[in-house]
Amino acid sequence: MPELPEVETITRDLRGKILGAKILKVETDWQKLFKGPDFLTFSAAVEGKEIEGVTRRAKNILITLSSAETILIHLKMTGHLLITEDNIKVVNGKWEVDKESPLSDPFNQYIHVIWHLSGNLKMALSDLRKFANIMLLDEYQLKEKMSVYGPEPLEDDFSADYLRNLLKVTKKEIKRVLLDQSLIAGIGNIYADEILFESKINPLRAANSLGDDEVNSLYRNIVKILELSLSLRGTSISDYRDTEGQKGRYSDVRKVYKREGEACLAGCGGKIKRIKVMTRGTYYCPECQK
DNA sequence: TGCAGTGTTGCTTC
DNA sequence: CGAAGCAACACTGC
Repeated sequence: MPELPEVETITRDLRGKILGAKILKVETDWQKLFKGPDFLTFSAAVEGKEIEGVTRRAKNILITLSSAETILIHLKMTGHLLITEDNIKVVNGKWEVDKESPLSDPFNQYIHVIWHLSGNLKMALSDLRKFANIMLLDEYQLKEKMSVYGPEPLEDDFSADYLRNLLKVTKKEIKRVLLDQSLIAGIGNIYADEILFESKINPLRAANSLGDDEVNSLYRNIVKILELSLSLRGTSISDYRDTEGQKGRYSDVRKVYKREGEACLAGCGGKIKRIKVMTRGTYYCPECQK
């Protein structure tokens, strides 16, 4: 799924494209994506409302409406949000992205929800695995739902001090800590591995075993890797695409993720190994990550 | 054919 | 009781 850099890229793009637009109509062929309220209630509540804000918290996209309610979209593993004027057609009862359109990548062809917006715009949710979640929350519910997340790693409340204090009180494997959204929001499986490689820390190390230098290095690399990926519009090793259906370029510069058996790019002579941490495929160099 | 998969949740087990 | 394990969600690609 999209992690922080991908979700942030999408959020920024959406802000430039749909802010101020009015939602005219919502259609779906998979009502189960709507996790509360149900689709009929959702569409009745949002139709006619104007989009007043688009923000991100953790891996959630938050679209605030003139009714003061907020549409929450979590893309999970394979969700895409596409913005288009007229490149989506119904073919044999299914939505299809026009073959001539820049959106026409095969991974964009799993459209299950369309928001028809003013200005002849459409926002489409394409999701191969149909794991995405769409919700509509009032201010209180939104606050509740967002209260479970730790600090945003690219905001001021995430500091080296915060990280040091966090790590010293747990002996959990460091990769588990990085993936725990209640401790730090937005890091997922790819960036956890990339951050640990850049910090030369073994993913299995107990969090409270890291020295000050290692914690400082980890802190710097969390910020550095996420910002680098953001500048390259995210990672498209698998299906990720932005709101115009285009790939991110961090995939080209990644060092370890999905590089099992390849030579370590730190030049230590080691070979990238794949293990499991928390059931997630984990890539690291046993030679230089200690 | 079989398994892994950029995520999260909720149930079960220890 | 908290932590960890694991299926579930649904489907494609290797």
